[in-house]
Amino acid sequence: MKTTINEIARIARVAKSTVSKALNGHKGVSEEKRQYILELAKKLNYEPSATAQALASNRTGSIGLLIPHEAAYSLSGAYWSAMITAIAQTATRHNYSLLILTTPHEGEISAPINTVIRRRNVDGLIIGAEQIDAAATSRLIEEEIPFVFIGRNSWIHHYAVDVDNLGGSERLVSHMIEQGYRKIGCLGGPPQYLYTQERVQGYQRALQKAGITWQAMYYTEYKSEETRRVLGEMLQDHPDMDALCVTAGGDLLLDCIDVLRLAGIHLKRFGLGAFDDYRFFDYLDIPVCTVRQPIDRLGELAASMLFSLLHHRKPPVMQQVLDVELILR
Amino acid sequence: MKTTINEIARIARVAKSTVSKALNGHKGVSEEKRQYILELAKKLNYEPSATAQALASNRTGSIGLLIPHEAAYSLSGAYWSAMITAIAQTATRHNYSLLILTTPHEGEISAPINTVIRRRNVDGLIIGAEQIDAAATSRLIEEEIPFVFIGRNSWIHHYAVDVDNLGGSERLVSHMIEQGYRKIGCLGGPPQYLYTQERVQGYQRALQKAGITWQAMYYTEYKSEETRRVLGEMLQDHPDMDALCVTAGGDLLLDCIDVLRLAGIHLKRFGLGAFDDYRFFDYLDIPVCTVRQPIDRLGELAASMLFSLLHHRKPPVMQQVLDVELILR
DNA sequence: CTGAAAGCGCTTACAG
DNA sequence: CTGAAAGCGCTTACAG
Repeated sequence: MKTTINEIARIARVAKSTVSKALNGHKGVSEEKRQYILELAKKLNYEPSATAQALASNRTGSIGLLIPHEAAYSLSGAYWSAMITAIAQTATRHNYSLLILTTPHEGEISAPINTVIRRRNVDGLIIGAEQIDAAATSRLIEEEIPFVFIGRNSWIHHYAVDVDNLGGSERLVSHMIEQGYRKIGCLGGPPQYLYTQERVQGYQRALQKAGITWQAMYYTEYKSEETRRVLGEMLQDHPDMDALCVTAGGDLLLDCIDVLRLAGIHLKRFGLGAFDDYRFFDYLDIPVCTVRQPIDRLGELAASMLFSLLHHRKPPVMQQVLDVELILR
Repeated sequence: MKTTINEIARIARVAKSTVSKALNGHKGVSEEKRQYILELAKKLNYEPSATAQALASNRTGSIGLLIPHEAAYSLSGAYWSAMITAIAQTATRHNYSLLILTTPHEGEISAPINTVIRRRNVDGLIIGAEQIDAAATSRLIEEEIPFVFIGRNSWIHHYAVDVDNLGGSERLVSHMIEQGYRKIGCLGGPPQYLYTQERVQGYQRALQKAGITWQAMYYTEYKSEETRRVLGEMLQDHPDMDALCVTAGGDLLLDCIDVLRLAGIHLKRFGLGAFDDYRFFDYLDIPVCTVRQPIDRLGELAASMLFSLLHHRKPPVMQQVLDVELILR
């Protein structure tokens, strides 16, 4: 039924080890035999068994992507979907498969990591830098399972792809200043995330360069209730605020719009800037200026970097930082 | 380093076949030995090698999900992301992994199907009913690779999970009629898709029940340009249309809004209904009434159904149809 | 260059 | 119930 290496060896009257070498481009086979074997393999429509190769060579031929719980939500879903597609396509080009790993509950990173370590069902991992903790990171390193971060960490310098958070944020806020806003507040995501810190820095740098001293900095962990409470306080403390820069997009921004509307703020005259771009911002009656990340490129690069590691080639750089695009509205 | 079945056999002073039987709950082992072996396995932190099991038992322990090219786009991305999460979590619960398969180019279904057939890297597949053609379907059946559809087909009766498209659409349009609209047009997706046909039927049935004879039915293949052209014609042919029902959501609806706005239509008084719900509709200055699909349940059920097939159990029903929810705005 | 052999870690008849 | 053996389809030293 299915063509195996044995079948080819039998027909070609050579040892299966010879077939294996020929097929894998290893040396130790005469060019003549190699050609013959390759043709035969093609004629017989031979495809190696992924499973057998995996067992014999101790590599699975697949990589894993750990996706966070929130990927199931509408807006961050768009991000993850693009990421998954980009990574899957890159993997296919490299003859690898992409395995999706999820956490059973929010933030429970250890379950999927343990499974991967014990079952050895992937050769390497791609992980969001914010998703993982130091303990899980150490275990992966100990077990010698290669991995690449999407985004960076403040507590470990590791292979990663990231975007220019600081620059993007600075350009965003500078643009808002150009538009005439002078009292721009900033609502940051979780302060322990490196990207939050960088985006906040960008905000501050833009203000500084423009010589603006007015500043208002608040943080939220992305929980809807907390966001509403914090932004409410922010508006009370700074009733003169005329614009808001949010260090993330999606649902966080929608929550903010709710609060601003409830507070009776005239949003057409209020400046709004955010990270991550969504087409539907074009349809709001509020102009939202955003920073767009090149999600496809991020995924592609993360995968390529991981494949370099899997082939024991050092990636050209340890941390690749991509430019972002300012979307004016 | 890694505990194997041989290790356990050695320590327990039994044959590895006995260990295998004990671990897998097969009969032919005394209860005493089974208990001892199970404890030993736990103590040694034993986890079977996914690869070795796969090779020996001729099953891979993973299922594949074929995602379409458009999953990379923002709005349908939200749908696929939720779907992936639901399926991945169900797979994990069943001790399976989820592999993501993508098409290299739009609509090229055969490449991933061929790979799966030849490499045997999944035990079964979940596929969107619209993604696949008759040829690919036959090949999967010939090769005895079990698969389950998300949505249904008009050309093959197969295991599938779906939503009540007709009922949802009928309720949507009935609600629009209750709101006072009398000249409701319908813009359908690709007419060859079963769900388009069903949703169009629902539209027609609602009109009929209300005794409304005014009707306008147009179709688009979801390409942005085509949608704009078709809706433009629709408005020209029926300048008295006071509402529009769109048989899909996401980008298609946004394209429609563009056209309606350009045509100078006062959208607060124009009725708009669509399939698939997105939180951001709450933020439009246009009330969009939608039909929400239970994406999580769909994914979960599709996976469960596939696992039934993999274990040679007949799923309770061949085609499971879920209710939808009307979101009023 | 070439091939016989061992081995990857399991499962599964089969004989005792 | 128990275990020795063959086998899944490859890869990889090793000897010739």
